[in-house]
Amino acid sequence: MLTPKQYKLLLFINKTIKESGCCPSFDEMKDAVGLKSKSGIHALIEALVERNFLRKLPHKARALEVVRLPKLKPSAIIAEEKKRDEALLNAMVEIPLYGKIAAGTPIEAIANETEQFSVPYEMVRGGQFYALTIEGDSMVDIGIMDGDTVIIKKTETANNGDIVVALVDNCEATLKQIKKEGPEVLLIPKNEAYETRRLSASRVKVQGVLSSLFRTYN
Amino acid sequence: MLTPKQYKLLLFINKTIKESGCCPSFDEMKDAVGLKSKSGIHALIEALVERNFLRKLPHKARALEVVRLPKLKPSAIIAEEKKRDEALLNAMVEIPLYGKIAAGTPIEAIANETEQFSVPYEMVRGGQFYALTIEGDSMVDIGIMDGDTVIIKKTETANNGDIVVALVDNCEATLKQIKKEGPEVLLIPKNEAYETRRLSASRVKVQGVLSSLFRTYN
DNA sequence: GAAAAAAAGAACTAAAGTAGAACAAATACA
DNA sequence: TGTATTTGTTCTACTTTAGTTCTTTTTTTC
Repeated sequence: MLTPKQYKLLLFINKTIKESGCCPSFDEMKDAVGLKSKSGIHALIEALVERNFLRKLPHKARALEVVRLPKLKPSAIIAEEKKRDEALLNAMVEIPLYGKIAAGTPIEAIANETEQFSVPYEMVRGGQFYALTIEGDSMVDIGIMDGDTVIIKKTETANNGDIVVALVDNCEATLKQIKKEGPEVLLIPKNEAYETRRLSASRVKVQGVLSSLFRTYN
Repeated sequence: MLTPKQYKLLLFINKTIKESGCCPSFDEMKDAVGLKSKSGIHALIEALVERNFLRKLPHKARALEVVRLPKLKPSAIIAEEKKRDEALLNAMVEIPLYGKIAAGTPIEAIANETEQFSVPYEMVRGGQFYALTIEGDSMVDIGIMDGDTVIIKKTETANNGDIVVALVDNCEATLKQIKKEGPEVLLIPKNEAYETRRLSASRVKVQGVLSSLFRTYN
């Protein structure tokens, strides 16, 4: 069919003829489509003539005629389809469910699991997310219970106080509150029965921050 | 009959021309049909030209024309659409969000609120459900925190030990664990700071049982 | 597990777009 | 009529974008 420039020029010619009754000059056209030289207009017009969208009288000034225009779908229909597609997109997305956390396996190691977890799109907008199943009771004081599913937003940085997935020594992943103290990092459980761990920052890698939580009863 | 890729590409070309007025480039096409190289597009287009679905000006850029569209969809496409439709159906449903619980208002009284809460379909299969926002800390020991959203399955009966929405004296709704003791009913909070209430069964109406829980951080 | 088909990738060629200048034809008008 | 002006055409040179062709790799299929 047409290239974008050709289409733009064709529309301009058509519009000008319709509105003012006469054909635009090459200079007007070059301004309209944003060129600095009218040689380009000449080439575009030749292409449009070849494709039978324009007819012209050679060596006549302002002697172009629009033969036809590409027939477009009504924009209302396009908008409707777009809206429907968006609604579809917004509905649900699947994120990988990487397995259990607070056990001694790094997340990367089980990243090949194929299980998926469905979440509303709004919950995982703007970022990469994954799901984990909570194992253990080290965070019960803030309502994160054994068996809960948490949605984690992938990131390697976290703010003080965030609940993060922390990988320690490249082998053990846990969900804890993080606090940075100079060269050290505190991993704080939310259960009085557990103790805060103080580690050198180099041993701890953040793999994501807690974004939301799901629980199913029965 | 067209192959799925051919079909998909033909529809994309048609859609692009109809919507934007100009023909897509090979690179745009390869993205649209999910190929990483445009050599594949070339092969597909040759096949479509040969089968007389497309016409092209050879060695011209963006110079394709759709001759006709197939009336039959490749079965692979049909299957794909079916799967997508199913996924969509299973995707999400909206349930009414009736407001806050553990405050003194019965749920029925605010049932006319229009707010909706989206949940994965699997979570609300087989029954009528509604959502509530938790207010207060009477259930923190089992991880139900202030601000959490709980999904309640509508029912008027509950088993001993269920977490239920209980309407007391037709005016106060709370989320508590229920236990029946002969003519009486126990409403048990899950926080040592609160006391269990013992009421005659006639004063307590079950309005649903806890089905799942959502929480969002940040 | 080999043959066939599909896809990826690189290399190459062609076309489109950009710009500037020179020039020629048409038009305007003194 | 002749000349100035407008307008369109042609040319060159270059950059970017697009299409083609080939080989290699991967995937599918039997």
